[in-house]
Amino acid sequence: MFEPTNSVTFAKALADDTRQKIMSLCCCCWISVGEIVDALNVSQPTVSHHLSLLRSAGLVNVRREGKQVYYSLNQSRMAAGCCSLAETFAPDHELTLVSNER
Amino acid sequence: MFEPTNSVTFAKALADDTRQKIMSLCCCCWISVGEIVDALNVSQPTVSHHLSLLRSAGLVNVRREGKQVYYSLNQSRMAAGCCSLAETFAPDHELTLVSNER
DNA sequence: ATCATGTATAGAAACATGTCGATATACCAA
DNA sequence: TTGGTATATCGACATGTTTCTATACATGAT
Repeated sequence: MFEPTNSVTFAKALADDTRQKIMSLCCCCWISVGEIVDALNVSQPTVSHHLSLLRSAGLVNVRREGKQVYYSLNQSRMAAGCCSLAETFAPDHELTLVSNER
Repeated sequence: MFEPTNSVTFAKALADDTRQKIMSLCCCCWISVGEIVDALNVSQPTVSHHLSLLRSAGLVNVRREGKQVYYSLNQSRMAAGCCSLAETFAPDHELTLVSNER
């Protein structure tokens, strides 16, 4: 359905502090852009920019509800990306992935 | 002994194509700087620069042997970094790490 | 000590990224 | 339709990153 995110793109998406903060905020829930802006000390366009990048990397789910747009982190993609990195760069370690999602 | 690499530093270290190629080359063996240069289409200083960055991130082991300097990827650090990212950003997935190292 | 070889560092240029204010777009309410 | 609010995009600017050439440093051989 979606192409798997390549490992450089994946790493680039994680390679910024503001972005990791945004990812934490939307990791386990749906959160609107405005709520993210309120939680961080950056402008709304900056947040939108980072969300756009995360969208391109396929790392967030998006849902519009009226005027607001809600984002949530795509944990499956995250887990897959981490596993893929580990398989490539730590092949002597075994990483077993168990999904606890409903 | 070493501080754990923080997750932004870790991601930044992986966020470049040349660096990932270098990491692949030294993932499972000791390889000299010259051999890395020969394997890639970049200058020797560029390779040294990337190795320096990987060193700062604690992701490579270094050993000098005569005039040559050998590098190998620190797979434990890699595995730990990947696990840490997964725990933070995919908490609903369970990532079990099994070391197969001798 | 001098020289050749391998690697690291310095400095500069090109390019990419993060941030912002201004503005466009989307949606809802009146 | 008009106005207000939420988000996205645009353009500019500052900062960071990647790469190079030139050069310094380290090692071993002569």
